[in-house]
Amino acid sequence: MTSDADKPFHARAFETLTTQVHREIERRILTGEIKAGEKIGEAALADSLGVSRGPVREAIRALELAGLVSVIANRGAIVRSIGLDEVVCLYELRGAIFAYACERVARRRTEAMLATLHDQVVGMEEAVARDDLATYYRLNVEFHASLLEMSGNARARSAYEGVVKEMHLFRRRSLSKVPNVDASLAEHRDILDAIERGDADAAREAGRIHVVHGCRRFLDTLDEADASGRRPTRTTE
Amino acid sequence: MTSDADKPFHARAFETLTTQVHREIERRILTGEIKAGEKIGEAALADSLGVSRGPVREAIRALELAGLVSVIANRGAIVRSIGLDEVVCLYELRGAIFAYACERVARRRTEAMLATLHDQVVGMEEAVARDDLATYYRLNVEFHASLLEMSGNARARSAYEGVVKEMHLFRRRSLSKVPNVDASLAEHRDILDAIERGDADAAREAGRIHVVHGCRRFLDTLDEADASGRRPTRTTE
DNA sequence: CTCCGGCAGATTGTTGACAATAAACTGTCT
DNA sequence: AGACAGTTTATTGTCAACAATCTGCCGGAG
Repeated sequence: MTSDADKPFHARAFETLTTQVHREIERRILTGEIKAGEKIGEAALADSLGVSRGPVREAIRALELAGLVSVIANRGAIVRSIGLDEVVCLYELRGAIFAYACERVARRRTEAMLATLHDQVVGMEEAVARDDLATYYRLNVEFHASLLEMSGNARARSAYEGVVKEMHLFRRRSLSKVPNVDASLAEHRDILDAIERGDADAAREAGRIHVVHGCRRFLDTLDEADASGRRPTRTTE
Repeated sequence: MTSDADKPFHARAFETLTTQVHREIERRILTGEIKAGEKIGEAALADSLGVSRGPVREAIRALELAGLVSVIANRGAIVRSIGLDEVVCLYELRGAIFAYACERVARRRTEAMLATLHDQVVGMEEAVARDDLATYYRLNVEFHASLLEMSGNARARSAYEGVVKEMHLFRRRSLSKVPNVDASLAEHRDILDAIERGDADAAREAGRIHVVHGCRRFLDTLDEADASGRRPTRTTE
């Protein structure tokens, strides 16, 4: 593991080894460096990171609670693999939380918030107009994160982030390949409009609709890929 | 800690020490045996449970992720104490998840589900009619748990349970002292009706309203207590 | 009298070794 | 040959010791 000396010093000593190991394993899982279903040996990982098994154990337990790995007592841990039905469940749960966040922002909005959200929405529209998908994706993530942040409900925010991370376990066919970007842009506008009006009910509904449609678009890309030959490997758990 | 021999044997060896310790500490926290803000020393707890510090550490880390304790690196863990604003946040998040669960049950309902829910609702009404509050509370918890279970979204269920547990950290004035039980009963009816009709939108809205009103009722009891002299100790975090 | 630096005690973070459990292998018997 | 029992090996669960960090106290300087 990286020594303390080669990190920015404001990060030193505030982080425990467990935290660093946790982040590192999480990174490897989310980037696909460790593939779904793969076994995670404590000793091997500890060696590979240059630490002892203690911190690795704690990190693995934490990742289990986050839903990223599943561990069976006395038999070790494997990277969790989730099926299509589970992704849909996660999508829906995420939608429920997101809709609530939109509602809260509509109630708590300040000028600064509206300015930030406005910039993000406009930025996405412009990015799409010039076919700059990378920027669009970045702003899209930022937009959702901003809303959760602005909701002022820290627990909702962390729950949301946990669900999003868990969704990344589904990584045949990228989650970031979204079709029908125009519809998505319009929905962002709807959310922003409702929030600007301070219409909490409309904001909640717009947020809900956005994720419901997002899920549908996501499923459509799967069907397309299905039809075009490379069918996703069904995980029959 | 209790030895393996004095547990029902189907539980033996499927549980690790960490799991048992986790449950025990959680119990002590939720029952108020360890009060909010109290320090949790690893060594002391390990001694008290007859295990070494390893399992205790892992359990504490898990409880931190559940939001029941907060730990600062190198300084130990304390039972988290949450303020009124945080309880409201938790209530709202719980409401968002619950509303979604109601929606899903409305879509997936079977005869068996409807029968169970119907029995629970009727049971609550009868219990209230004969002033049997204990039964009412039990059925009330069961009713909500059933809905989450029937939603078929395991992640939503565990998220819901986590939020509910966290709410128990707020334990000045019991959470189970609910006024205006009649309104609550009527809302349960609304939820059940919508689910029976298969009206997903109505079910979601009924579920949302139920928790929103529940939160309001909860706040009312606090105001009452406030007015009647014993004001809750404001946690100024 | 207050503030600062440093020492002592206690608590946490980390490690390596030991015990217990599950998987893999081998040899035997039918 | 196939199946089963006993053994071997690898991996996890637990423990106790070691190192690092923090808290509280004490004394001295300003």
